[in-house]
Amino acid sequence: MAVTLKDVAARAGVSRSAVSRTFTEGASVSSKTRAKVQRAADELGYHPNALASSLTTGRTKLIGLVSNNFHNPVFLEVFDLFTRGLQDRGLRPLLVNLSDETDPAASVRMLRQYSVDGVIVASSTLPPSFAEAFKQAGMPVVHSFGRHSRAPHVHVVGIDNAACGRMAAEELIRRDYRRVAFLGGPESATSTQDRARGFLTALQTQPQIQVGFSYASAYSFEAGRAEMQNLLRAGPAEAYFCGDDVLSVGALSAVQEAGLSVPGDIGLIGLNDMEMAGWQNIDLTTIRQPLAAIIGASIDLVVDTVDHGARAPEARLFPCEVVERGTLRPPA
Amino acid sequence: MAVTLKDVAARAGVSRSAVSRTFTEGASVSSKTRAKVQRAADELGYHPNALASSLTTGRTKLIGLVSNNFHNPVFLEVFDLFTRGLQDRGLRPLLVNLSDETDPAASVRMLRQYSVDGVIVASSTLPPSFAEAFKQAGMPVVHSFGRHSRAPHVHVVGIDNAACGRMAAEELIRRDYRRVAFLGGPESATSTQDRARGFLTALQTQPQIQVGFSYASAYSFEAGRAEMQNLLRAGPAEAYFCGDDVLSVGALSAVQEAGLSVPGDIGLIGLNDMEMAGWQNIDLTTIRQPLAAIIGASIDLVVDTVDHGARAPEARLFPCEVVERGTLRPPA
DNA sequence: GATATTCTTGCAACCGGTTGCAAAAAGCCT
DNA sequence: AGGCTTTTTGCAACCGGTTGCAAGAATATC
Repeated sequence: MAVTLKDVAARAGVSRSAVSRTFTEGASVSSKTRAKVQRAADELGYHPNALASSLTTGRTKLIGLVSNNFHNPVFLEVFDLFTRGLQDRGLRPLLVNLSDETDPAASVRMLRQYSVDGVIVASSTLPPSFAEAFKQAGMPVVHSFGRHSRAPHVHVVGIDNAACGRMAAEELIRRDYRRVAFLGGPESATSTQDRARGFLTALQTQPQIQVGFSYASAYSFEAGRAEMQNLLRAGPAEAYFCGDDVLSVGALSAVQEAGLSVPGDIGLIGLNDMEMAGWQNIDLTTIRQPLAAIIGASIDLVVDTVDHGARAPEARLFPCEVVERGTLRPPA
Repeated sequence: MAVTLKDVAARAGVSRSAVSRTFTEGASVSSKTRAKVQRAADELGYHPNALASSLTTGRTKLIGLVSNNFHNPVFLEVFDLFTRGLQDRGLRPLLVNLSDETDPAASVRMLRQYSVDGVIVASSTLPPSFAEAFKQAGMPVVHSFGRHSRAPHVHVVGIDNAACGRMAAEELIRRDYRRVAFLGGPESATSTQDRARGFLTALQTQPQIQVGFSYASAYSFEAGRAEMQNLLRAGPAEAYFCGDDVLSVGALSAVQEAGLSVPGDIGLIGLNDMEMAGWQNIDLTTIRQPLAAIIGASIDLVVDTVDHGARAPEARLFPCEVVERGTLRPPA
């Protein structure tokens, strides 16, 4: 069926090693035999079998890309950037959807069976134990969008969620809001916890501002909308820092539906800057995560770990910036 | 490093074949040795290497998932469904991002190197030549969301785009719109061509209705918005069938920004029913593609082709349905 | 209990490559 | 031309499994 090394060797009249060597970077072959082999290979349409060579080289160039965020639009951009970034380095993403998985064991087993060179866990909601499970199994691993901690157990790349919370708080302070609140994602998500913490502590220094917080049941439009409806019933704050852009849009929808205006009656600031936050009929003021930088660094880190072995786990955090659009009133 | 067959064999005191057989469905092993092997394997934490076995079995259980639609939110749902569907059958998606690729050769080569068992091309905008290139290279292939034709060269699963165009036309006729138009995606996309054709021919029977059409430069928010802005300047129709939901939302945004109301001044009907079409602040009337069915059938078809060899290319089309929301006026 | 039949098992070859090693070839120098 | 060094080459073993085959063990049959 497929044409193999042996076929090419026979046709070129050389040994199998010679063929192997012409397709191996930096191997010792004379230009004469290389040419002979090339010709034979071209005539037969030969391409080396990456999986077979992985057996002896120990490298598959396969990277497990693990996520459970298949409903947050920002993750489409994330997958786009990851796949391109990996492809650009000659690596292949093996996609693993962990949406309804609570136990990492199955995916660890699966990625081991396929001897991936490394694993990237791309999720802000998976607990750290998932990434750690891969590391435990001896695979180079990076947790992208994961929780930053002083002594991480695995490489983490992402943003400083607490700093983002502070940033949001400052933005609201600057605009002289007097009653503000945090509308978070699920309370169990570490990203939500950190954002809340940053937000609340930054506001502790402002006794004139009244601060509240509550949590939506998920990082989703529906959850944001439902939570905002509750808040509207109970008497809302003047401005909200929403834990995420989709959540913000849900909240926005609830506010508008209640006949209130944004930012006239209620201000909103989100986090992520997903593509549609910039759509003019959404026009969400938000905090931008530098996706490309995060993803680039994640790939760098996993590649480096693959090439040079494990080293002390490292947290690489990237600064965020406020993208001012139309859901917060201007500073006085 | 990793524990291999040999290690387990040694520990269990049996031959390598015995170990291999205990992990092969339907192989001949006595329950006694199976138990011995299981124990040894558990103690050592052994799991068979899928890639090594693929060498002799000729099956990698890897499926190439090829797409270039990384900016259309509906594709996040598509990837979710594909990855889960494949995982449920013990298959692994190897994701290939063809966003800036114009030549299939590179991806063909790459997927051959990884000896994928089959390929799913998931795209409404890639030309048929891509899917055909994979077939040419001898791989089982299915083009999902591809163009339906009477004599397809590869398996195609999707919707009948012309029928959708007719469906949209009927919906507008039923609501007694007198000046309607098609606002398509890029004219080169076959899906757009077919939708336009169905729409226009269905309206040919209605001489009292004035029909127009135009094309946005891409299936994107910005393109839809820009095109609608042009149309508004030139004097818009009463209702538009937009070639796609993102396009619709772009158009919606332009209409609202011009101070006009939807559906009061201008009606819109989209196609796809992406998740956010249902968001209350978008509330788009649209035609739903049965994603889960399409994706399920695509996987079935590629698996069947892998298992039973190629057969005559087949087109499987699924019926769409109108999802009535708030961007078309009610029938009289 | 002897023979025929079916199950298990290990051997050895193979899947498609890579690589250490030693022999052969080529290149360099005097 | 001869001797020495450097390159190039093929052999053979190996990566981690699978599988056809024949021998051995277990079970069935009479």
